[in-house]
Amino acid sequence: MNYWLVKSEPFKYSWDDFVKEGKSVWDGVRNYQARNNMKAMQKGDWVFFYHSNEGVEIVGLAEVSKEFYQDPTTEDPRWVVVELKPIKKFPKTVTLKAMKADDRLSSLALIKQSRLSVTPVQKAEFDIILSLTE
DNA sequence: GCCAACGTTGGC
DNA sequence: GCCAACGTTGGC
Repeated sequence: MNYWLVKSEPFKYSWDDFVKEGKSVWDGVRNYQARNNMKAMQKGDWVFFYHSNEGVEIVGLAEVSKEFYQDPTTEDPRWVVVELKPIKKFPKTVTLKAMKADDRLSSLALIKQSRLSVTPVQKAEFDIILSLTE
C-alpha cells in the first residue's frame, strides 16, 4: 500500500468535477518523474487530491481504481494514465501553507519538488496530513 | 502579472 | 555530451 498526491488546477478539473463524474482517467501527464510515479501506483493506493493555483490545498482523498496503461490521448508509447475514483472530501482542507509550517512535513515531495504533478507521500506524512483534515 | 525552479530542445 | 536558450509550472 502506497500513498500519493496529484495536483489539478480547479478551473480545469476540480474535485467537484471529479465527484460528478465518479472517476477520472488521469491523462496528459508529460513528465517522466510523474509518469514513473503513476507506473508505481497500485490498485487500492490512496491519493490526495490537491488544487494548485487556486486554493493551493488538499481537498479530498481518492483511490487508484485502475493501474497504468497507455495514454489514449497520444500515440507516444512513453506516456501512461491511471484511473482514480473519489473516496471522500475532507471536512477541513489542508493548505500548502499549513504543510510548510509543519516541521514533520519538511521532506514532503510536494514541497521539495513543487512543479511535479504526481508525487509520493510517505506513510508517516500521510497520517499527519490526514490528522489535519478533521 | 511576476518570477524562481526546473524540464526540454537543439546547436555545436 | 555539454550547455545556452527557451518554455512551463505554480506559488505569491
